[in-house]
Amino acid sequence: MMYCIFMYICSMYSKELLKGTLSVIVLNLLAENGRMYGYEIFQQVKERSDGKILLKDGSLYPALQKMKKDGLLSCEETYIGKRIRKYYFLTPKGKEKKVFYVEELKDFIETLNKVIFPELGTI
Amino acid sequence: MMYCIFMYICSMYSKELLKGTLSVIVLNLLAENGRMYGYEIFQQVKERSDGKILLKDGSLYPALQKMKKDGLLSCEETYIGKRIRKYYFLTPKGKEKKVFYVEELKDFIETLNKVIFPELGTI
DNA sequence: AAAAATACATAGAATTATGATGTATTGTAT
DNA sequence: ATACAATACATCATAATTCTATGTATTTTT
Repeated sequence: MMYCIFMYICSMYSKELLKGTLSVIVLNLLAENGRMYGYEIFQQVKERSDGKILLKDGSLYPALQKMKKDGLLSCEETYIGKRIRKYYFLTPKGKEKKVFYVEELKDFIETLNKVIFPELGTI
Repeated sequence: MMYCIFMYICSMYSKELLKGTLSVIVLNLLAENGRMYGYEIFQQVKERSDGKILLKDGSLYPALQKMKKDGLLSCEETYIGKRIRKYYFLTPKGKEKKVFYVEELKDFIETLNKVIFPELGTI
């Protein structure tokens, strides 16, 4: 009885830092790529972050389901051989929210920089 | 029976974005200023963020207490007239943690930029 | 005299990622 | 061929942290 262990290697960051950013990350990736399935999202985030952000499946799948429930995502199931694959893509509402969340995050990061590194001036 | 209402005006950001950053903000400010009391921290964060981050007292005071409990902060009580004021300052352990947390946050923000705005290249 | 600002506090609720657990298929190296 | 790693989904209790809603009380400003 073998179950996947590699996904449990922690991302190098304190768990709380990711809070509030997971959905932005996902919405943004979907906006770029059109349609993606869960595992693909995991891989792309890993790749782009140089292995520093490793989404946990216990976080990612529930997050996808919640965003679907909230009307931000739609989903199409396909089979690759016998293996199921659920492709997610943004709804119109999801596209709106994506823009809003990304702007918000951008602004927040700028503000955070001002608060923590004020000596750097506005970047 | 008048109780302070202005502190409850929300920071403009989704509540979750601040998670994980509150303690970094506080530790960093204390490292810069030596000793500060809660309300002073609230004001300085408000000022530096142009009013965009308004720490809630229900968040700040428990956070200060927790950091004290964790050995990151020490505290000295003084009276200004009849009004109590609790000055907090970093312990040696707190100074270490401050460096670590700030580095971690810096790196996380960089990584987040790579994941969400990869077209910008490394900043 | 009233209102706003200063200064602290606590407790229950809400949010959300995590850890632990589970099933099952497919590709690869020995 | 057979173990192992990787692919692909899922659920649920727990932990961690901030928020909301309260509360007390003093000082300054209008």
